[in-house]
Amino acid sequence: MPASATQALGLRDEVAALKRARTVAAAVDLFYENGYENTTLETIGQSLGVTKPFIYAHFRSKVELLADICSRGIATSQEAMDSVLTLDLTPTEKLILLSERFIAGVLENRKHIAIFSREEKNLMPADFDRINGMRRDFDRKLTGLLRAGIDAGEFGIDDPHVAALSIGGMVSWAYVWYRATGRLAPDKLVAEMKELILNMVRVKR
Amino acid sequence: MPASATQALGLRDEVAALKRARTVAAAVDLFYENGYENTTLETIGQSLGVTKPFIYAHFRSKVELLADICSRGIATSQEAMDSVLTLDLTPTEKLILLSERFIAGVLENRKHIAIFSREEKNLMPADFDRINGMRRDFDRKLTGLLRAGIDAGEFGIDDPHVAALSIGGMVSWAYVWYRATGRLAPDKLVAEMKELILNMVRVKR
DNA sequence: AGAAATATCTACTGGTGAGTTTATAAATAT
DNA sequence: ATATTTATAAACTCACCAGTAGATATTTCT
Repeated sequence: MPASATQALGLRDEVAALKRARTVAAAVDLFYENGYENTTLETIGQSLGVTKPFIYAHFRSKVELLADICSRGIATSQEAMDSVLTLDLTPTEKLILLSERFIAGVLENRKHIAIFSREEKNLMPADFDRINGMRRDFDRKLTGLLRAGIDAGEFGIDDPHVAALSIGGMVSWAYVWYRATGRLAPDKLVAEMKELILNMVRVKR
Repeated sequence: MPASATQALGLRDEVAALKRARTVAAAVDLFYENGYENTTLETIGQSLGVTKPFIYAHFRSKVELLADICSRGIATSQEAMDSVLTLDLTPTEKLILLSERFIAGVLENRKHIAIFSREEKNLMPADFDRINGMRRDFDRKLTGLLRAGIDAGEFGIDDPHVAALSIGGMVSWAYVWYRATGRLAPDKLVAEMKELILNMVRVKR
C-alpha cells in the first residue's frame, strides 16, 4: 500500500470524525435547548447546512446520536475520578483534587449532563444500563474515597454512601442553575463549591 | 335552590375532583416510568380503564396534565419553606426544620420532581416560567435564611447563594438514586442528609 | 481522462398519536 | 315515566417525523 493511499485514508477518517463531531455538537445544542423529542434530524441538518441522509451516513439512528452525547457527559466525571485515584495522596488531598476536577467538568459539560438527565427514558435499554453503570461506578468510587477518609480519621461523617450521593447531586445539579454569564467566574464557583464539599464531610484542618 | 340540589352539585364536583386526581396519579406513574413523549393518552386511559375522551373531559390537553404534575412537585418544597419561615426561630433552628421537611417532601414526591426535571422542555413557556419561578423563589428564600445565619454568626460560609443552590441540588437530586426499597428508611435518610446540610454551612454547635 | 466508489440530496413511505366529531349510554330533573 | 342534560365511547382526521430508496454529484483510483 503506497504512502499516499495511507494518507488519503487517514485524511478521510479525519474528515469523517470531524463530521461526526460537528453533528454531535449541533445535536447537543438543539437537544439541550428544545429537548430530544422536539428536535428533528431535519433541524439538526439545517443547523449544519446539510440534509437528513447526511446524518444517517454517520449515525445509525437518532437514538445512537443521543447515546453518544450521554456517554460523553458521564465520561468526563469518570475521567476526573480515575485521574485522581491513581495518585499517591491522602484522602483529603484526593477529595480536594477530585472536587475541583469534577465541578469544573460538570460546568463545562453541563449540556451533556442535562441531556442525559432529561432524556434517559429515550435511550435504548442497553445504552441506558451502560451509561448508568458509569454513574454508579463513580458513586461507588467516591463512597470508597470517603470511607478511606473516615478510616484515616480525616473525615467526620457517618454514612459515606449518602455523602457520596449528596456530593454527586449538589455538583451534577449545577446544570440546572449555572449560567456562563453568571455572577461568579467558573473558577470562583469551583472554589466555593469545593469548600462546601469539604465542610460537608467535616475535613479536619 | 333546595338542599338536595346543592348536595348533588357538591357530590358531582367531588366526583370530578376524584377523577382528575386518579388521572393525574396514573399519568405520574407512566410519565415517570416511560417519559412524557413515550406515554400516550390512550395508555393513561387504559391504566384507568377508560378511553382518551374521558381524559379530554377533565383536562384541556396532555400538556396541561403535565403542568399540573410539575406544579405539585415544586409546591411541596415551597410549602415546606413557607411553613418554616413563619415560625419565630433562630436561623439554625429554621434550617434544621426546613431540611427535615424539604428532604422528606422530595423523597415523597420524587416522581413529580423527576418529571419536572426531565420534561421542562415540553411545558408551555408560560407554565415553565411560572413553575420555574417557584423554584427560584425557593432558592431566594433559602439564600436569605443562610444570609441571616451568617449575619447572626451561626453559619460559617462565604457565599449564601452558592450554598443555597448546592443544598437545593443535593436534595432534589435524590430523585435520581432514592429507592423506597433501599438500605435506609426514609427517616434515617432524612436525618443523615440533614446532618450533611448542617455540616455544609458549618453550623456552630 | 475515464471508471469505480463514495458522499449527499430529493422525494417518498409508514406508523403514530394528539385532538375532534359524532353517536350512545347513564344520570338527573320534571 | 319521560325529557333533558351530562359523561363516555367508537371511529376519524391531520400533521409530523424517523427512516429509506433511488437519483445525482463528488471524490478517488488507475
